[in-house]
Amino acid sequence: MQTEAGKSIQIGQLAKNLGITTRTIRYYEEIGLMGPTERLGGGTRTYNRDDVLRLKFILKLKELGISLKEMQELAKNFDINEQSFGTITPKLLEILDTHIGKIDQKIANLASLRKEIVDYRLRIFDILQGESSEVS
Amino acid sequence: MQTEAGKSIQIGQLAKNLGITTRTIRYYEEIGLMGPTERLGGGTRTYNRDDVLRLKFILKLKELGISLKEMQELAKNFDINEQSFGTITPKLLEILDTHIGKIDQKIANLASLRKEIVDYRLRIFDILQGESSEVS
DNA sequence: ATAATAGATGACCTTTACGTAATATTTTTA
DNA sequence: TAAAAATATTACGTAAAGGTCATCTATTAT
Repeated sequence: MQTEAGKSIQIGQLAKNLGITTRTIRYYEEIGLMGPTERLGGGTRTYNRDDVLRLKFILKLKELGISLKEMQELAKNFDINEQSFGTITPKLLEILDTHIGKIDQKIANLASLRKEIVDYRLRIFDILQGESSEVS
Repeated sequence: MQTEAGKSIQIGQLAKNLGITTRTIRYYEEIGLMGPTERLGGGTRTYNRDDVLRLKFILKLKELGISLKEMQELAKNFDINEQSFGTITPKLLEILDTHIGKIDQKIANLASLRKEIVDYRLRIFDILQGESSEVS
């Protein structure tokens, strides 16, 4: 435990905080999404505020359905051009836009399919009603 | 080749028509989504109009992001209660609704994230502008 | 000091939705 | 009818995103 202000945090605590497993965090480092963090003397990983933010960002993107591979693309564009926020942002926007497009498309399809099915069910319902009452 | 009207079709042609592979069709049969179709003398599968419609339906659901497992759930509810359209339809609607809900959520998140990022980029842009012109 | 945790590493396992041979028949075309 | 193309079956391979040991070392609690 650190004596000073809780600047850095260990992997177990971090995982617990974010509701994921340590394996996941190490995996993200393994595939280069997290970049090597600092270690304690014995080799124990420590995560500072920036590391935590980065991980949170990854989780946020993941939640939105962006694959780890796509994030690596982002990271690539980010790493090659270190300080170019002007470069990573458009790339991110591009990926996001692509996703939004796909999702909008899906929504439209879903809405349409749902309508079809509701109509279908109504027709069947009507037919069954007609059969049992035999009015017309 | 059949002498009568092109009632049934073989797997290769069907795959070509739908832009998928024969493997995919056989796989759907393998996991029970397609149910065994009729065969020619030698064992060659043939697909009639209903089979084709069923496959198209599967592809449509898949396109909407519904997993094959979820479709199996649907099929289960369908098979247990053979003629109960009244049973399968609500189940399908339920699955669709769940999907729509998730997708709506994602859209909202994406929209929000995109806004954040656009704003972020604007701020950076402004700062860079401010630095170079040094007006105020 | 010593047991009990927590963390590190390495390696094999899992699921989904097929891809890709390999081999044997069948069907179609020449 | 012989050669070519399509099918069937079996079975192993693949990518994604971690899960699950097993073994070791480091840290923490008693």
